[in-house]
Amino acid sequence: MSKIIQVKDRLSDLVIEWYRSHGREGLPWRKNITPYKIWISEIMLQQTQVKTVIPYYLRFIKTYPTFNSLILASEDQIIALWSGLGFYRRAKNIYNAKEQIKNSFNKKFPDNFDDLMSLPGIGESTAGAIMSIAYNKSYPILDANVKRVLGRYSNVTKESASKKNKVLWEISRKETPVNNVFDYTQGVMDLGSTICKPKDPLCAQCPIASICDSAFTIIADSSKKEKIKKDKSQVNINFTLAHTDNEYLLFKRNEKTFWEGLWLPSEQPKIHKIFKKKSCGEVHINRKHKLTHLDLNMSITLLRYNNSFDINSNSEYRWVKKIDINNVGMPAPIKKIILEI
DNA sequence: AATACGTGGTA
DNA sequence: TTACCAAGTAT
Repeated sequence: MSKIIQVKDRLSDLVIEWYRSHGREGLPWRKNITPYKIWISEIMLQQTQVKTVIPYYLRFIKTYPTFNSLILASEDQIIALWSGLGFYRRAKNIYNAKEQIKNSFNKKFPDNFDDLMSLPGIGESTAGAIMSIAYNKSYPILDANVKRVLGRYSNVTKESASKKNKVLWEISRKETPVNNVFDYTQGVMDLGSTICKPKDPLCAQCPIASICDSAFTIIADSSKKEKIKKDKSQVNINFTLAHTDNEYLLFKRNEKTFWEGLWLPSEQPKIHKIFKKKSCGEVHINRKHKLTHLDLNMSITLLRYNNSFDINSNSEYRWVKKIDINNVGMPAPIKKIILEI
Protein backbone atom coordinates (compact mmCIF):
# COMPACT_ATOMS: atom_id res chain seq x y z
CA MET A 1 0.00 0.00 0.00
CA SER A 2 1.35 3.37 -0.95
CA LYS A 3 0.41 6.46 0.86
CA ILE A 4 -0.64 9.41 -1.14
CA ILE A 5 1.15 12.39 0.23
CA GLN A 6 -0.39 15.74 -0.35
CA VAL A 7 2.52 18.03 -1.07
CA LYS A 8 1.81 21.69 -0.67
CA ASP A 9 2.39 23.54 -3.88
CA ARG A 10 5.55 25.52 -3.91
CA LEU A 11 5.27 29.24 -4.35
CA SER A 12 8.00 29.28 -6.99
CA ASP A 13 6.37 26.53 -9.08
CA LEU A 14 3.05 28.37 -9.12
CA VAL A 15 4.70 31.67 -9.97
CA ILE A 16 6.80 30.17 -12.76
CA GLU A 17 3.81 28.43 -14.33
CA TRP A 18 1.74 31.60 -14.12
CA TYR A 19 4.54 33.74 -15.56
CA ARG A 20 4.88 31.58 -18.65
CA SER A 21 1.30 32.28 -19.71
CA HIS A 22 0.47 35.55 -17.95
CA GLY A 23 3.71 37.50 -17.62
CA ARG A 24 3.98 41.06 -18.89
CA GLU A 25 4.98 41.31 -22.49
CA GLY A 26 6.76 44.04 -24.36
CA LEU A 27 9.11 45.21 -21.63
CA PRO A 28 12.11 46.37 -23.68
CA TRP A 29 14.76 45.07 -21.27
CA ARG A 30 13.43 41.56 -21.72
CA LYS A 31 14.39 41.53 -25.38
CA ASN A 32 17.88 40.54 -26.50
CA ILE A 33 19.05 40.38 -22.91
CA THR A 34 22.60 41.22 -21.95
CA PRO A 35 23.95 41.70 -18.42
CA TYR A 36 24.79 45.29 -19.33
CA LYS A 37 21.23 46.08 -20.40
CA ILE A 38 19.78 44.39 -17.32
CA TRP A 39 22.11 46.54 -15.21
CA ILE A 40 20.95 49.78 -16.84
CA SER A 41 17.29 48.80 -16.59
CA GLU A 42 17.59 47.73 -12.95
CA ILE A 43 19.25 51.00 -11.97
CA MET A 44 16.58 53.00 -13.79
CA LEU A 45 13.82 50.94 -12.20
CA GLN A 46 14.97 51.65 -8.64
CA GLN A 47 12.02 53.43 -7.04
CA THR A 48 10.72 54.28 -10.49
CA GLN A 49 7.73 52.88 -12.32
CA VAL A 50 8.03 50.81 -15.47
CA LYS A 51 5.99 53.23 -17.53
CA THR A 52 8.26 56.12 -16.59
CA VAL A 53 11.44 54.18 -17.28
CA ILE A 54 10.66 52.82 -20.75
CA PRO A 55 11.42 55.94 -22.86
CA TYR A 56 14.57 56.68 -20.84
CA TYR A 57 15.75 53.11 -21.18
CA LEU A 58 15.19 53.08 -24.95
CA ARG A 59 17.07 56.34 -25.39
CA PHE A 60 19.95 55.19 -23.20
CA ILE A 61 20.34 51.86 -24.99
CA LYS A 62 20.05 53.52 -28.38
CA THR A 63 22.93 55.81 -27.40
CA TYR A 64 24.98 53.14 -25.63
CA PRO A 65 23.85 49.70 -26.87
CA THR A 66 26.69 47.75 -25.24
CA PHE A 67 28.97 48.07 -22.26
CA ASN A 68 31.86 48.65 -24.61
CA SER A 69 30.08 51.62 -26.17
CA LEU A 70 29.68 53.15 -22.70
CA ILE A 71 33.38 52.94 -21.85
CA LEU A 72 34.26 56.40 -23.15
CA ALA A 73 31.10 58.19 -22.00
CA SER A 74 31.55 61.21 -19.74
CA GLU A 75 29.62 61.73 -16.53
CA ASP A 76 27.88 64.69 -18.16
CA GLN A 77 26.72 62.59 -21.11
CA ILE A 78 25.29 59.94 -18.81
CA ILE A 79 23.56 62.48 -16.58
CA ALA A 80 22.07 64.12 -19.69
CA LEU A 81 20.38 60.84 -20.56
CA TRP A 82 18.97 60.82 -17.04
CA SER A 83 17.54 64.33 -17.30
CA GLY A 84 13.97 64.25 -15.99
CA LEU A 85 14.14 60.72 -14.59
CA GLY A 86 15.15 61.79 -11.10
CA PHE A 87 17.41 60.32 -8.40
CA TYR A 88 20.39 61.58 -10.38
CA ARG A 89 22.88 59.91 -8.08
CA ARG A 90 21.99 56.78 -10.04
CA ALA A 91 23.48 58.30 -13.19
CA LYS A 92 26.66 59.24 -11.36
CA ASN A 93 26.77 55.71 -9.98
CA ILE A 94 26.57 54.29 -13.50
CA TYR A 95 29.48 56.47 -14.53
CA ASN A 96 31.54 55.51 -11.47
CA ALA A 97 30.68 51.83 -11.82
CA LYS A 98 31.70 51.96 -15.46
CA GLU A 99 35.04 53.49 -14.47
CA GLN A 100 35.57 50.77 -11.87
CA ILE A 101 34.81 48.03 -14.39
CA LYS A 102 37.16 49.69 -16.84
CA ASN A 103 40.01 50.08 -14.37
CA SER A 104 39.64 47.11 -12.01
CA PHE A 105 37.65 44.49 -13.91
CA ASN A 106 39.53 44.61 -17.20
CA LYS A 107 36.54 46.20 -18.98
CA LYS A 108 34.47 43.07 -18.46
CA PHE A 109 31.04 43.46 -16.89
CA PRO A 110 31.01 41.31 -13.70
CA ASP A 111 29.32 37.92 -13.74
CA ASN A 112 29.39 37.24 -10.01
CA PHE A 113 27.48 38.59 -7.04
CA ASP A 114 30.39 39.96 -5.02
CA ASP A 115 31.85 41.98 -7.87
CA LEU A 116 28.43 43.38 -8.68
CA MET A 117 27.92 44.37 -5.04
CA SER A 118 31.22 46.23 -5.06
CA LEU A 119 29.92 48.58 -7.74
CA PRO A 120 28.32 51.89 -6.69
CA GLY A 121 24.53 51.91 -7.00
CA ILE A 122 24.21 48.14 -6.85
CA GLY A 123 22.83 46.78 -3.59
CA GLU A 124 21.63 43.32 -2.69
CA SER A 125 18.38 43.46 -4.61
CA THR A 126 19.86 44.88 -7.80
CA ALA A 127 22.76 42.42 -7.66
CA GLY A 128 20.24 39.62 -7.17
CA ALA A 129 18.18 40.84 -10.10
CA ILE A 130 21.20 40.93 -12.41
CA MET A 131 22.37 37.49 -11.27
CA SER A 132 18.94 35.90 -11.68
CA ILE A 133 17.74 37.67 -14.82
CA ALA A 134 20.98 38.08 -16.77
CA TYR A 135 22.76 34.93 -15.62
CA ASN A 136 19.86 32.72 -14.48
CA LYS A 137 21.65 32.09 -11.19
CA SER A 138 19.69 31.47 -8.01
CA TYR A 139 19.83 34.77 -6.11
CA PRO A 140 16.89 36.40 -4.31
CA ILE A 141 15.64 39.92 -4.81
CA LEU A 142 13.48 42.13 -2.61
CA ASP A 143 11.92 45.03 -4.44
CA ALA A 144 8.58 46.67 -3.75
CA ASN A 145 6.69 44.01 -5.72
CA VAL A 146 8.32 41.08 -4.00
CA LYS A 147 7.91 42.75 -0.63
CA ARG A 148 4.19 43.06 -1.22
CA VAL A 149 3.69 39.55 -2.61
CA LEU A 150 5.73 37.81 0.07
CA GLY A 151 4.43 40.10 2.80
CA ARG A 152 0.87 39.08 2.03
CA TYR A 153 1.77 35.48 1.31
CA SER A 154 3.29 35.09 4.77
CA ASN A 155 1.22 37.78 6.47
CA VAL A 156 4.07 39.72 8.04
CA THR A 157 2.52 43.12 7.59
CA LYS A 158 2.54 44.08 11.24
CA GLU A 159 6.23 43.98 11.94
CA SER A 160 8.28 47.13 12.28
CA ALA A 161 9.80 48.32 9.04
CA SER A 162 13.35 47.15 9.66
CA LYS A 163 12.34 43.79 11.12
CA LYS A 164 9.87 43.27 8.31
CA ASN A 165 12.61 43.83 5.79
CA LYS A 166 14.79 41.25 7.48
CA VAL A 167 12.00 38.69 7.66
CA LEU A 168 11.05 39.26 4.03
CA TRP A 169 14.64 38.79 2.89
CA GLU A 170 14.65 35.43 4.69
CA ILE A 171 11.42 34.44 2.99
CA SER A 172 12.68 35.62 -0.39
CA ARG A 173 15.85 33.53 0.06
CA LYS A 174 13.80 30.51 1.06
CA GLU A 175 11.32 30.76 -1.81
CA THR A 176 13.77 31.54 -4.60
CA PRO A 177 14.14 28.31 -6.57
CA VAL A 178 17.41 26.74 -7.65
CA ASN A 179 16.16 26.24 -11.19
CA ASN A 180 14.27 28.57 -13.52
CA VAL A 181 15.20 31.62 -11.47
CA PHE A 182 14.80 33.81 -14.51
CA ASP A 183 11.10 32.95 -14.83
CA TYR A 184 10.56 33.09 -11.08
CA THR A 185 12.15 36.49 -10.58
CA GLN A 186 10.35 38.10 -13.50
CA GLY A 187 7.17 36.28 -12.54
CA VAL A 188 7.03 37.38 -8.94
CA MET A 189 7.54 40.99 -10.02
CA ASP A 190 4.85 40.72 -12.70
CA LEU A 191 2.55 39.15 -10.15
CA GLY A 192 3.10 42.03 -7.75
CA SER A 193 2.54 44.53 -10.50
CA THR A 194 -0.54 43.12 -12.20
CA ILE A 195 -2.34 40.91 -9.62
CA CYS A 196 -1.01 41.55 -6.13
CA LYS A 197 -1.41 45.30 -6.53
CA PRO A 198 -1.02 47.74 -3.63
CA LYS A 199 -4.71 48.56 -3.77
CA ASP A 200 -7.50 46.17 -4.67
CA PRO A 201 -5.43 43.06 -5.37
CA LEU A 202 -7.05 40.59 -7.76
CA CYS A 203 -6.92 37.58 -5.44
CA ALA A 204 -9.50 35.71 -7.54
CA GLN A 205 -7.02 35.61 -10.42
CA CYS A 206 -3.95 34.99 -8.30
CA PRO A 207 -2.03 31.76 -8.93
CA ILE A 208 -0.83 31.58 -5.33
CA ALA A 209 -4.13 32.37 -3.63
CA SER A 210 -4.43 28.76 -2.44
CA ILE A 211 -1.24 29.04 -0.37
CA CYS A 212 -1.44 32.74 0.53
CA ASP A 213 -2.06 33.60 4.17
CA SER A 214 -3.79 36.85 3.24
CA ALA A 215 -5.73 35.90 0.10
CA PHE A 216 -9.09 37.65 -0.02
CA THR A 217 -8.44 39.21 3.38
CA ILE A 218 -6.02 41.93 2.47
CA ILE A 219 -6.22 44.62 5.08
CA ALA A 220 -4.67 48.00 4.60
CA ASP A 221 -1.28 48.24 6.26
CA SER A 222 -1.87 50.42 9.30
CA SER A 223 1.74 50.52 10.44
CA LYS A 224 2.42 53.71 8.58
CA LYS A 225 -0.46 55.77 9.82
CA GLU A 226 1.05 56.44 13.21
CA LYS A 227 3.96 58.34 11.77
CA ILE A 228 4.13 61.87 13.02
CA LYS A 229 3.85 64.22 10.12
CA LYS A 230 6.66 66.69 10.06
CA ASP A 231 6.33 69.83 8.01
CA LYS A 232 8.54 69.46 5.01
CA SER A 233 11.41 71.90 5.08
CA GLN A 234 11.01 74.86 2.77
CA VAL A 235 13.99 75.81 0.65
CA ASN A 236 14.16 79.10 -1.21
CA ILE A 237 16.37 79.34 -4.27
CA ASN A 238 16.97 82.48 -6.31
CA PHE A 239 18.02 81.75 -9.86
CA THR A 240 19.07 84.13 -12.57
CA LEU A 241 18.79 82.76 -16.07
CA ALA A 242 20.69 84.78 -18.65
CA HIS A 243 19.59 84.00 -22.17
CA THR A 244 19.62 85.19 -25.76
CA ASP A 245 17.08 84.23 -28.38
CA ASN A 246 18.46 80.73 -28.65
CA GLU A 247 21.01 80.19 -25.89
CA TYR A 248 20.90 79.78 -22.10
CA LEU A 249 23.68 80.34 -19.57
CA LEU A 250 23.83 77.34 -17.24
CA PHE A 251 26.09 76.39 -14.35
CA LYS A 252 26.99 72.97 -13.09
CA ARG A 253 25.64 72.47 -9.58
CA ASN A 254 28.25 71.15 -7.19
CA GLU A 255 26.25 71.07 -3.97
CA LYS A 256 26.30 67.69 -2.27
CA THR A 257 22.55 67.97 -1.84
CA PHE A 258 19.86 67.67 -4.48
CA TRP A 259 20.45 68.04 -8.20
CA GLU A 260 24.21 67.55 -7.81
CA GLY A 261 25.97 67.52 -11.16
CA LEU A 262 23.02 68.96 -13.06
CA TRP A 263 23.06 72.21 -15.06
CA LEU A 264 21.06 75.10 -13.64
CA PRO A 265 20.70 78.87 -13.96
CA SER A 266 23.06 80.92 -11.79
CA GLU A 267 22.59 80.85 -8.03
CA GLN A 268 25.34 83.42 -7.33
CA PRO A 269 24.10 86.87 -6.26
CA LYS A 270 27.43 88.51 -7.12
CA ILE A 271 27.09 87.48 -10.71
CA HIS A 272 23.50 88.63 -10.86
CA LYS A 273 24.48 92.28 -10.36
CA ILE A 274 26.89 92.14 -13.24
CA PHE A 275 24.30 90.43 -15.39
CA LYS A 276 21.67 93.07 -14.88
CA LYS A 277 23.76 95.95 -16.24
CA LYS A 278 23.93 94.54 -19.72
CA SER A 279 20.49 93.02 -19.89
CA CYS A 280 17.91 94.35 -22.28
CA GLY A 281 14.90 92.75 -20.66
CA GLU A 282 13.98 91.39 -17.24
CA VAL A 283 11.18 89.05 -16.19
CA HIS A 284 10.51 87.45 -12.78
CA ILE A 285 8.72 84.20 -12.22
CA ASN A 286 8.10 82.04 -9.15
CA ARG A 287 7.68 78.30 -9.14
CA LYS A 288 7.11 75.72 -6.44
CA HIS A 289 8.57 72.29 -6.88
CA LYS A 290 8.21 69.39 -4.50
CA LEU A 291 10.99 66.92 -3.87
CA THR A 292 10.44 63.86 -1.70
CA HIS A 293 11.88 65.45 1.41
CA LEU A 294 11.48 69.20 0.87
CA ASP A 295 9.52 71.92 -0.85
CA LEU A 296 11.47 74.09 -3.25
CA ASN A 297 10.38 77.67 -3.70
CA MET A 298 12.14 78.88 -6.80
CA SER A 299 12.41 82.48 -7.83
CA ILE A 300 13.77 82.90 -11.33
CA THR A 301 14.89 86.15 -12.90
CA LEU A 302 15.05 85.92 -16.68
CA LEU A 303 17.55 88.34 -18.21
CA ARG A 304 17.53 88.79 -21.96
CA TYR A 305 20.61 89.67 -24.01
CA ASN A 306 21.33 90.27 -27.65
CA ASN A 307 24.47 88.14 -27.58
CA SER A 308 26.14 85.61 -25.34
CA PHE A 309 29.17 86.75 -23.31
CA ASP A 310 32.01 85.40 -21.22
CA ILE A 311 32.04 85.80 -17.46
CA ASN A 312 34.46 85.51 -14.58
CA SER A 313 33.33 82.59 -12.52
CA ASN A 314 34.88 79.90 -10.39
CA SER A 315 32.21 77.45 -11.33
CA GLU A 316 31.82 75.58 -14.55
CA TYR A 317 29.42 77.25 -16.96
CA ARG A 318 28.30 77.01 -20.55
CA TRP A 319 25.91 78.59 -23.00
CA VAL A 320 23.50 75.92 -24.14
CA LYS A 321 21.76 76.24 -27.48
CA LYS A 322 18.06 75.60 -27.52
CA ILE A 323 18.45 72.64 -29.88
CA ASP A 324 20.99 71.07 -27.49
CA ILE A 325 18.74 71.15 -24.47
CA ASN A 326 18.12 67.42 -24.56
CA ASN A 327 21.85 66.77 -24.40
CA VAL A 328 22.23 68.54 -21.06
CA GLY A 329 21.41 67.17 -17.63
CA MET A 330 18.77 69.42 -16.12
CA PRO A 331 16.10 68.88 -13.47
CA ALA A 332 12.60 68.53 -14.89
CA PRO A 333 11.25 71.87 -13.58
CA ILE A 334 14.21 73.84 -14.93
CA LYS A 335 13.89 72.30 -18.36
CA LYS A 336 10.19 73.10 -18.28
CA ILE A 337 10.86 76.77 -17.54
CA ILE A 338 13.42 77.04 -20.31
CA LEU A 339 11.11 75.46 -22.83
CA GLU A 340 8.45 78.04 -21.93
CA ILE A 341 10.64 81.03 -22.73
C1' DA B 1 18.00 53.41 12.35
C1' DA B 2 16.49 57.10 9.91
C1' DT B 3 16.98 60.08 6.24
C1' DA B 4 18.40 61.92 1.60
C1' DC B 5 17.54 61.41 -2.94
C1' DG B 6 13.16 63.22 -8.20
C1' DT B 7 9.41 62.80 -10.63
C1' DG B 8 4.82 61.86 -12.35
C1' DG B 9 0.59 59.49 -11.55
C1' DT B 10 -3.41 58.69 -8.80
C1' DA B 11 -7.19 59.32 -5.35
C1' DT C 1 -4.90 70.58 -3.05
C1' DT C 2 -2.54 67.32 -0.33
C1' DA C 3 -0.66 62.92 0.30
C1' DC C 4 1.04 58.70 -1.00
C1' DC C 5 3.81 55.76 -3.69
C1' DA C 6 6.97 53.27 -7.39
C1' DA C 7 11.99 47.17 -10.02
C1' DG C 8 16.46 50.83 -3.60
C1' DT C 9 21.08 52.48 -2.27
C1' DA C 10 24.22 55.06 0.49
C1' DT C 11 25.30 57.15 4.59
